[in-house]
Amino acid sequence: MASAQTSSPAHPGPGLGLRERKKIQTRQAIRRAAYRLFEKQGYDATPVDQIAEAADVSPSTVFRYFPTKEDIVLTDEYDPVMEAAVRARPAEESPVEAIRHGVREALQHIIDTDIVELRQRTKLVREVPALRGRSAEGQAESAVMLCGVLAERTGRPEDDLEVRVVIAAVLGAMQEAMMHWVDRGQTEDLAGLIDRTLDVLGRGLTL
Amino acid sequence: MASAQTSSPAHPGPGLGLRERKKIQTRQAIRRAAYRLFEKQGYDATPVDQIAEAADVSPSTVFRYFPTKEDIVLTDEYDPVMEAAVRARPAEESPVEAIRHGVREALQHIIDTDIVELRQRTKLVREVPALRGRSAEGQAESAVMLCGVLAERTGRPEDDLEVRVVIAAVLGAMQEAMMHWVDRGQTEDLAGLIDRTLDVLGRGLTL
DNA sequence: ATGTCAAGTGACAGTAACTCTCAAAAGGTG
DNA sequence: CACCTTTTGAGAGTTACTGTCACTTGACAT
Repeated sequence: MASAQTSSPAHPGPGLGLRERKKIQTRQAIRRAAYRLFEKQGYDATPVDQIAEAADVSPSTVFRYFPTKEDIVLTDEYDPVMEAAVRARPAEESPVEAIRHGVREALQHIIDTDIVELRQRTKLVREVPALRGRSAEGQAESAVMLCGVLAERTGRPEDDLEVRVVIAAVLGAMQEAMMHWVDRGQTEDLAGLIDRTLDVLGRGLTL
Repeated sequence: MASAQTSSPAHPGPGLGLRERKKIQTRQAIRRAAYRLFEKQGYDATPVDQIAEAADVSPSTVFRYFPTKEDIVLTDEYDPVMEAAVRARPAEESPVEAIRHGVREALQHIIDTDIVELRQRTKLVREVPALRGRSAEGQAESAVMLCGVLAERTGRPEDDLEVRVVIAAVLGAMQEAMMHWVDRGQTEDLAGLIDRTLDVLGRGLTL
């Protein structure tokens, strides 16, 4: 029971005020409680009220942090990471390769830092229809972002049909790799699977 | 006002009993009422109760015909058409080409018979997030079906990663073509757009 | 025709995911 | 310590659904 946060009110340790720290704590508490309950009794069988109780906050607060129950599972910050990684690729690289490498790097980063959550989340997405649908929505947002990047690199317009198809194919392939991964108990090498799927695209869908 | 359905109770005209005919009528009535209201005041702003009232049935009945509000828009019978079309392709044809042609034929058939509904539906799917998500779900079902067909043709297992990627890419490309189509006011040639997207895939995502 | 059975319908009650509003509590600041 | 802003919880309301049950209405045999 040693005091973690002591009296000194002058400067909050990590540059964040108490308020901000509490927000992060609450967010985590809700998430953790939710994941634990989902694990134990399933997503659909877990009402938000119960999550609130387990996280020791009011239901209103849960909805303040996560606009929908689905968001408790799906909210992430991967897009900026991916965008940065793709933009950081050398300009000489072909656009498709840039995306390929950028996306792979971003995923590798996630694997290295967040593998536990990635596993739980991917499993839930695979199993719960409502989450699958919502996840596709999120993917569409990533697609818009990547279309922007690819459009810049190629000088094509953002809403160019071909650009969109390239992005949709790449993201779809990655998604398939992830689903395959959970189907096999998340034992295989995810990055390797992703390479296999992207190879199929590079070969023009040859089998 | 010549009597359409007269007394003869022996054999119902089109092979369907009165019961079946009424069911179809009710289904159509609900759908039409819904589309009309969605058009006028938007999807989210239209409660199911109002649709029920407009279609002159009880809310319970609406849910009996369509398990969710989204299904009123999204329920279709395209999958069997697509499956049949793909299976009908000659065995010598490369699997990817078979899917390409089958899917295109199916779509052409839909365009020829149902273009009005296709337009309304696609527009709604584009605009309403809830429908986008649910539609992606439906696409996943089509994907499972097509994976089965492609697996048969290639002798690969149904859950083969490469097979899944091929299907995901093709369906994703078609989806992009459709979205592009509505974005441009549904004036361009849809089949032509689809060809362009599938060409991108065949070229290995070359731009 | 008519009685019987099965299918379809509507009224009603209940659950759960949100949404909105407002007052109390807690953090930040001079 | 007093003041102001942000965050929280309580409560009421909406809407998409689910389940039950009694009632109606086609179907079909007699």
